[in-house]
Amino acid sequence: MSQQTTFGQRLRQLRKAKNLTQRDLAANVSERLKAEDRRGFDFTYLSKIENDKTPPPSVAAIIQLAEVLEADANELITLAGKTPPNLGKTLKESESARTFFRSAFDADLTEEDWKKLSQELKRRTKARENPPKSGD
Amino acid sequence: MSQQTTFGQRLRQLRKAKNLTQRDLAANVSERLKAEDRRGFDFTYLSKIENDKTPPPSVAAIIQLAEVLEADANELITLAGKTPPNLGKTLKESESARTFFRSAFDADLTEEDWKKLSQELKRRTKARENPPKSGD
DNA sequence: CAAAAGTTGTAGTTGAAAGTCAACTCCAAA
DNA sequence: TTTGGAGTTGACTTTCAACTACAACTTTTG
Repeated sequence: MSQQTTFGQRLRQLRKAKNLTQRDLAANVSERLKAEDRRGFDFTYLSKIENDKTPPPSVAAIIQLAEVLEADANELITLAGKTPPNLGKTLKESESARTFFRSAFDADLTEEDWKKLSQELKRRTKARENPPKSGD
Repeated sequence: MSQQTTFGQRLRQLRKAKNLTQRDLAANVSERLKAEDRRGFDFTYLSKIENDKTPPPSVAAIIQLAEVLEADANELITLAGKTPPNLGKTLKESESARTFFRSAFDADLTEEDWKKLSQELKRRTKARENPPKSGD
C-alpha cells in the first residue's frame, strides 16, 4: 500500500530536478514573498520542510515555491493538506457546493467514489467547452 | 441576487430560536471550550461576531456553538468560510480526492454542476447502504 | 423608568505557527 | 588535510489570529 509521498519529499524532488540548492530556492522565494509584503523564507526552514520536521509552509509560500520550480501549485497545496485558496470562497458563495461537501464528508468516500465523481466532473466540463452540437 | 446569509446573521438566528442571551450563550460555550483546554468566549466578542464586526471564531468554537444551539456544525463552518476539519486529512490520504479537487477548482463550477455531483454522490452512497439486489 | 440586553472602541494577552540564527555534520575536490 | 559548499538541527524570536477585559454607550423590555 506504498506510503504516500509527503510534501517535503515532493518538494525536494522538484528542487533537485531544477538543480537548485536550498539556499538558492529559499532566497528566490523569499524575494518574491517580500515583494508581496510577506515574511521571508530562510533556507534552514526549507530544510526542515523537506525533511518534514516542520509542517508545510503557508499557502502563499507554497505558491511561490511552485512558481519558481515551475510546478503545479495545486498539487503542492493539496499535498500539504491545505485548503485550496478558493475553497472557502466557493463554499461561501455556493449553496450547492456546501451541500455537496456536507454529504461528501459525512459519507467518508472511497477512492472508487472519488474517481467516479471526477469522471462525472470531466464529462460535464468537457461538454461545456465543446458544446454538444446544435443550437441551445 | 439576494445577498447570502452571513455567519453572524445565522448565528443570531439560531441563538434567538433557543431564547438565549449573548451572555448565556457565551458563558456556556466558554465553559465547554475551557473544558477542552482552550480559550474562552466573551459575550462582547459574540456580539461582534453576530454583527460581522469581527471574523468568525475558530472551528473549535463554532463546533461548541453548534452543540449548545443544537445546530448543524457543518453549516456554520462552511458559512464561516472555513475548511471542514476532515478535508485536509482526506486530501492528504486520498490521491483520487486530490485529483477531484484539483479539477473542481480549475473548472469553476456552477450551481448546476454541484447539484449534479451531489446527485451522483447520493446515488453511490445509497447504493452502498442498500446494495442493489442480486450479484454485483 | 430601571434593569437587562446588546453594541462598540480600544487596548491587552496568549499560544501556536512561521521564521531566524549559530553551530554543527557531511562530502567532494584540490 | 583542508577548505568550501550543501544540508541539518535545536533553541530562540517574531508575528498573528483569536481571543479577553473593560468602559461607555444605546436599545429593548417588563
